[in-house]
Amino acid sequence: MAKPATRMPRAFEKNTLLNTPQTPKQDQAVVATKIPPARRGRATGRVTITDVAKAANVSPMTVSRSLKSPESVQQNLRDRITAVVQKLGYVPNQAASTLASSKSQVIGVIVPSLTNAVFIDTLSGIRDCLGAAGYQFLIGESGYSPAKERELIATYMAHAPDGFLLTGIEQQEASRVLLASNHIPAVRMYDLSKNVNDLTVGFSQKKAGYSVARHLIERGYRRPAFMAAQLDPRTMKRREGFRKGLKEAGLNPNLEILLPVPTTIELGAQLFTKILEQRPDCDAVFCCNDDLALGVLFECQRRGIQVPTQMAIIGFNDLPWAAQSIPAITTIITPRYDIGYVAAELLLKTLKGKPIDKARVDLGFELAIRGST
Amino acid sequence: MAKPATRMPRAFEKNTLLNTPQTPKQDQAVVATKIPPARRGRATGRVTITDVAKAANVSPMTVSRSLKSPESVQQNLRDRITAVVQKLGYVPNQAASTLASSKSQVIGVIVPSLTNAVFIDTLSGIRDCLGAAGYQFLIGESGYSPAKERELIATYMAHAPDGFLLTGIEQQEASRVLLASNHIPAVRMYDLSKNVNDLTVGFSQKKAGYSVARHLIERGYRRPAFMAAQLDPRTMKRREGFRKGLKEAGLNPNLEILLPVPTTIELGAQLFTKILEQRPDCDAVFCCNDDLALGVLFECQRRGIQVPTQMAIIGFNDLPWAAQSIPAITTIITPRYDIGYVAAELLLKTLKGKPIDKARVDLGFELAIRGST
DNA sequence: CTGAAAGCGCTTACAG
DNA sequence: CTGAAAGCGCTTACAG
Repeated sequence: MAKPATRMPRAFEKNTLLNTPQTPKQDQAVVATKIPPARRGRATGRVTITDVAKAANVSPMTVSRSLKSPESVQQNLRDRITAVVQKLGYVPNQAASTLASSKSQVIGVIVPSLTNAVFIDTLSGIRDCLGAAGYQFLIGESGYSPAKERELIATYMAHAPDGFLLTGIEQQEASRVLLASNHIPAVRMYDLSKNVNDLTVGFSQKKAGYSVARHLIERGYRRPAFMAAQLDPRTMKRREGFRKGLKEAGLNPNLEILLPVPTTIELGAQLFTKILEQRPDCDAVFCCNDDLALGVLFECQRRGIQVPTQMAIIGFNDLPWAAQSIPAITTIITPRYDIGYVAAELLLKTLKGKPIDKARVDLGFELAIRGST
Repeated sequence: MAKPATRMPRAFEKNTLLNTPQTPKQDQAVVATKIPPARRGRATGRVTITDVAKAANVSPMTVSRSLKSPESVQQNLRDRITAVVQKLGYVPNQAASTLASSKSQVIGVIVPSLTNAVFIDTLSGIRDCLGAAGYQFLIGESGYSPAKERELIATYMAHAPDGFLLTGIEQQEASRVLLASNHIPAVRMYDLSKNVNDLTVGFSQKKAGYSVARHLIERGYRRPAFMAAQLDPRTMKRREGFRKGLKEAGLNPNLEILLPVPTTIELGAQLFTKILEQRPDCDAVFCCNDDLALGVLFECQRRGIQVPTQMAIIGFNDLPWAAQSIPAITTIITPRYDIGYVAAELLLKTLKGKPIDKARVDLGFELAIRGST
């Protein structure tokens, strides 16, 4: 910590923000007309609800009501207030609102990774639902670590989020306590709780793994391998389902390669190489993510292995390249946008105190059969 | 708007947050020991700075100082306060802090798209720098629209962000005014302002395009095409540089296909097909993003076109598959993590009032020559 | 180095 | 339907 920041940092004054001609007239509506060169007292210089109230000749409370529940204010007053709000460019101060109401309009969202395109789609779903309702987001990356997840929850606490959206159902005890003792609701995504009253939105990871095994067996493959990096609980459940399917068919489920590092295309190629060294007669690979699968496909091309005749490849998630590669990659299509959207809906209902008809929402998955099997 | 939310929504009480045994003892440290079953007055029930002050037998101001500038508080008081903070599980109320200090510890970050992996890396850089300094982020997607960007800035205004990180240098007039009139500093990324006093961190998009042209020419290609979707200003500057390079070498720069839609692998294949229809003798394609380039590569495989002998492919950004595909794709490596990190550093300096030695930071780019040319 | 007072800009909880 | 008062939990700006 150096010197405390001054109100108008020197450097900022020196470096003009944007190189522009001054004060264009047509934009006045968006901007406070009252821009004081210096602040009065401790005020920020921003237009306040009191400024609006004075100009509209009503009390601040009426302005507040007019903004939050217009139907509770007389038409004529409302119109007058709306006009003044426009004219002065009033923007409510969220910090003051949060302090007074203890509602922050902020939702904490924690996903394992932002580099995994899967969760970006989920964020879009969340944003489309809760963003429309006026919420903002604190988005955190747990790096697949429950401890980091707990730290993020604790950090976000300072901002008093109204709710949380979390990934997976394996939170730390401390995370639960932190949320419960502050009465903050949370919806958990990408898996389904055994307790039907828990708020969870996802699909059965185990069934997804099982369906992959069934597909390979039906296609006649007999020596399939399982390849996983990023050994999060959901990946391990897929594996469980996959093994179950193989065992039921009397196949050996033990050709596996598991590595607790992020999945990448490059890693897919490397792990595939190891599998071939271990079991040259392997005839199929189930990859826990499509980037691994693409790496396997590239390695097959490099080695002249024919897909799918000599080697079958199945991925997971239907990332953009899976449907485009030559051959296209058979994969599990996961409802990742919907998971975000539906989880957000569930949280919104909870925040509004609306009844929840179904707390555990199974959105399913789909096996997309393509050229690689 | 339905009924106003009640403090403890019914649904939330019915659906227990997480299915757990109750009150584990080892987690007490993280949680307020004082969890009132009902709130007293308007209070939230959270531990406040006054609670800490009483328990430590000092004034609230001393607690505040002990937390924000420990060196200004006597060692023994500080220790006492730290212990109480721990014991009570005190978490400062950010809303109160923001209201009193008009510093929110929040930064607005606006990128064109989150589905483009490019900007995810930039966010990582921003987080690694400003996150360490205790800032949180409001992250917005402008969809490459300056109007949407302005709306986001306006929306974020309610949260009184301390600064903004924006993408590109083509903001709307209204955006500039909004920031300037509220004295909010902004650093702009991915391009360089002509004004050396503007805070910009990026590289010369035009030079990058030019260097691609030079490379193709040196390799002996004579009928190169330019393929772009997502026609943002930076893409158009690359095009400008590319055309300049071709013209200097006496080549025809007019084999172009431009489409104002998001780039995808699939689109790359489609646009390439159109290029071939238009000019079957085309011998190279410069794609404005690596996903287009991968689509072109797949289409070449489909058609039996040899890369690079019959067709050269150059992409942009060095996305994960570019180095892995068969053949690997020649591309421009852009410093996207660094752009975020350095822009964040610059903003941090500005916020702290530290002197800025260089307001315009050119981080350059690198041409990675691979098998596809 | 420490503290008492006032204030940030809203909304709650009452009154009318 | 509208408003005056009080308070949310911090930090600023003074004093000592």
